[in-house]
Amino acid sequence: MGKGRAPCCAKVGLNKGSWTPEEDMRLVAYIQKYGHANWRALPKQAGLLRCGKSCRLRWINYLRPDLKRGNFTAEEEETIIKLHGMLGNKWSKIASCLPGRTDNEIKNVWNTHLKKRVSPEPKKGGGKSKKKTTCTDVLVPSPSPASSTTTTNCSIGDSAGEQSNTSKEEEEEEEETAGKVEIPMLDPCSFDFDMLVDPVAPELYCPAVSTAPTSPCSSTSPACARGVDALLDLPDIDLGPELWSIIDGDGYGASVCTDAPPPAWSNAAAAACQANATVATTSQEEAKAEWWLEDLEKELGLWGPTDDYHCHPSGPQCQPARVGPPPAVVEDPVSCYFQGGPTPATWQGPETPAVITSNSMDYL
DNA sequence: AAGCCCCGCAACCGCCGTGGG
DNA sequence: TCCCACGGCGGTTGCGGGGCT
Repeated sequence: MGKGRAPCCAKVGLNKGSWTPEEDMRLVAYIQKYGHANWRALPKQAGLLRCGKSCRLRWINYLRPDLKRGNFTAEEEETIIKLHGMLGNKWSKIASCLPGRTDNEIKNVWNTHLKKRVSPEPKKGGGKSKKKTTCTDVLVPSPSPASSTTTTNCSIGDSAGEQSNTSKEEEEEEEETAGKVEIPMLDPCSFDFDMLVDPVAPELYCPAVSTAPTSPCSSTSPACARGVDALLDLPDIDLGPELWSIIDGDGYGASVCTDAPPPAWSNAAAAACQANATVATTSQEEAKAEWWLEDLEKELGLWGPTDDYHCHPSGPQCQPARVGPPPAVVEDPVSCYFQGGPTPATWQGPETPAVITSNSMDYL
C-alpha cells in the first residue's frame, strides 16, 4: 500500500528547524479550539508555515498538556528496559506504558544510555565523562497522584523503585532482555498492548467525546481555555501585540464550545462539541485550562516576571486561577511546567484527566 | 580562558498501515 | 480492486549545551 504517495505537504517555503514560541502558541491555540482532526490541513488553517507532520510531532512530543517532564525515574527506566526486551523497538507501545512519556523521548533515552546499560559498550576515547544526571538521580517531582501512581503501576518487575545500578541487576536485565528470564506480572505474548491507552490518542484529550476523538470540547481538555477564541482568528491573525493581549486575558472566559466548529468537523464531533458546551465550562475546568495555558505561556516566554506565574495581572480572574493546591514552591515556573507542570497533576477535578491515569495501567 | 569534544534532545525523513473514494 | 491521502512509527540527523583538557 501507500502507492504513489505524495509528499505530506508542499515543502517549499515551509519553516523547518526549531519551533518559535509564536508557532507554539499558534499550534496550541488552534488545537485547543479545533482539535487536530486533520494534521495536514492544520498548519494552513492555523496559519503555520509548517508541515502537518511537523505540527503533529511538535504537539505530541512537546506541547501536549499531559506530558511529564523531567528525568526518567528508576521505575520508568526499569519499565523501558523490560518492555524493550519484550517488544523491541516498539517505542509507541512502550510509551503507552509510560504515561506522560512520548515514544520519541523514550527512544532517545534508550539510545543514549539505557542501551548502554543493558549491553555496555567499551567507552571510546577514554570516556570523557560528561556530567550527566542519570535518570535515577532526580525523581520527577510529581505533585499529582496520577503521575505518581502511574509509574508505580507500570512497573513490571518487583525491583521497581530500586536503583538499578548494580552490576547484578544489570545482568538480570540483560538476561531478561534476552528472554531467558520470566517476566513477572506481564506476559507479552498474551498481553494485548493495544488495550493500553495511547498517550497520543486524541481521546485522551477528549475522553468525554468518544464519538469525536479530536473534538476540542472535551471537558478535560484545555480546549475551553481563555483567549483561544480570539487567538484563533486564524489564519489571518497577526501575532502582534494584540495577540499577546488576547493571550493575556482579553478573551478570557469565552468558551470555544459556543463557537461553530470548523467545517472539517464531523457532525458528530460538532454535535458532541455543542453538547459538551454546557458541561465543559465548570469553574474547575476553566481553571485547569487556564492553569495549563498559563504554564505554556510562561514556558514560551510570553509572560514576564515569575511572580505573575499563577496570577496574571491583566487576567480578570486573578483569584482562583487554579483549583488545585498551588505549587508549594515555584522557583522556576518554566521548569515547573516541564517537570510536573500543567499536567493534570495539580488538578483536583472530578475527572482527573484521564489522560493517562493509573487506570490506564490497570490492564497490566 | 578558550577551544575541543561528547552527549542529549528536538526535529526531520521516509516507510508502513489503514481507510475512503 | 486500485489509487490516494493521511496518520503513525521508527531511524537518523544536527544543533546546542556543558564538561574536560
